[in-house]
Amino acid sequence: MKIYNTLNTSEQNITANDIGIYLCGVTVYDESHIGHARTIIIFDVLRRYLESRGNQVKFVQNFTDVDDKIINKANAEGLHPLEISRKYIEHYFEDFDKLNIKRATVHPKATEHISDIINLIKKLIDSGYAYLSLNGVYYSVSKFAEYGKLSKRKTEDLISGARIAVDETKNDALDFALWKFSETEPNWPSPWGKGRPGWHIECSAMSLKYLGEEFEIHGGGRDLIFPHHENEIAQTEAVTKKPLAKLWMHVGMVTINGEKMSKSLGNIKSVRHVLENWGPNVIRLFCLSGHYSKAIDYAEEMLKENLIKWRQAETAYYEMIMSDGVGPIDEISSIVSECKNEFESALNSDFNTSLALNAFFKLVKGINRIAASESMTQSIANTALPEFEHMLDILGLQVQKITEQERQNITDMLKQRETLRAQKQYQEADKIRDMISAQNIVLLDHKNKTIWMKKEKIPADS
RNA sequence: GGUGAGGUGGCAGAGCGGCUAUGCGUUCGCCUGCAAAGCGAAUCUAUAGGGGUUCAAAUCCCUUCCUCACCUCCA
Repeated sequence: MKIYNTLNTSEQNITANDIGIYLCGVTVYDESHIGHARTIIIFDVLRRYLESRGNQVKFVQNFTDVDDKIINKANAEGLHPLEISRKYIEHYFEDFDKLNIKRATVHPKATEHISDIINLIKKLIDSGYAYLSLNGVYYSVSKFAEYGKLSKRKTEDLISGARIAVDETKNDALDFALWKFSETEPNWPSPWGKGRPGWHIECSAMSLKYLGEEFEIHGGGRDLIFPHHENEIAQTEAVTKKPLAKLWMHVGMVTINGEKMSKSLGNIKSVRHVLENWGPNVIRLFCLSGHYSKAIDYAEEMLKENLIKWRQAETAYYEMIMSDGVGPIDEISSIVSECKNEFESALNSDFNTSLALNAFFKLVKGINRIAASESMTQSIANTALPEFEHMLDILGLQVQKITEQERQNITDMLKQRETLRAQKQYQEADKIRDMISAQNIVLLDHKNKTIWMKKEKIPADS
């Protein structure tokens, strides 16, 4: 499997069996939005895919739970900063569990790793990469010769293009804070004085702790390349003298009307809000619909398109599980193997989920075409269903499960309806159909049987 | 100003030297007692503009224009 590495600007093979992945998570001061969701969904599918190939994946995703924005919000709401972060971590899990994101192996928080952070800063000071100043401890960018290697920036360009006022307490305009002195909470004692960690250092400390000095994949949104990931490299590699991660993978932005979706622009669509209207499967499909490295534009129209596709996938599923009889499987066998190959080779070539989705829906179409021609059998279903479910699982999509009680209940009603239809008592038969559909069950009449489908309730679909 | 990524049919989105995906949409059918769902066919020959290289270019080179992202917190 090959993935584009931001560091070498070329595709790189993933050969290891044990794969450590560090994904930069969210700063918990507000609701997560679709932009966060896209990055997290991409990495969720990547992880699922690697696991399905038999790789041992250790997935680490942090929460930044100490930060100026959290403190500002806390002040504005009259709460303790840690109450703010705790609240939004809870919301995070509520939302992303609904989105069917697998929990990371570890979800470390900055505030729970203060001693690891302090130890790392100590090492940086001891080795001359960091210095004590009036407002805190700073990293000396000029000491790290390779600074800029990830974002392809030259330090001269950075200085000339700097948009912020130079802080006179720093030795150099590019130096960044490892530890910020603060007398107010949240703060922790340190050898240099009370304060809190800078933003970047937590990821260095926590990736070192959980994944070691060198691991396979480090990722996040494109907007993290500079300065966040550049600074992580500077911090970690100054100490370890080894490449932090073998591969850097960055996910494109979600835009809305062509502009980046971000809290500071105030144009966000929260995961919570979009989930309420469209449900998890449509969101996942939407976020996977383009190549991960490119921007995607949020539009209701696109969600609608993915909703239609999702309905087709659901139909295919029910056609299979409601099938019976035996028959030849040659046609479906070749469709299945073709789609399986396309699906895998799409993901293997720089994780092209757009093409993988094409392969998945080709399978869906194949199944529905057979069903529409009244030739679906259990033999066919047995051939196609395992691969269908395998893809569904990698994509993290979930069809509604039928309970035994529902099965019994619907089967009984269907029998009555069949009797009435046979007697051409259509009005009575339709009443039963209405009762069934009130339970969110859709009927599909075939020539010799009726199948029923428990489709996902999606408010936007009405 | 610097750096990076892009500009493909009505929309989305692959392809990244030859065989001109795919999906959605639209139109017309089929199926049905009627629906719903689904299926089929048709439709659209697109590759920002201008040069070039080549027998052959969305695909390579040059150039112009445009968009977005990053250079401040950001997934």
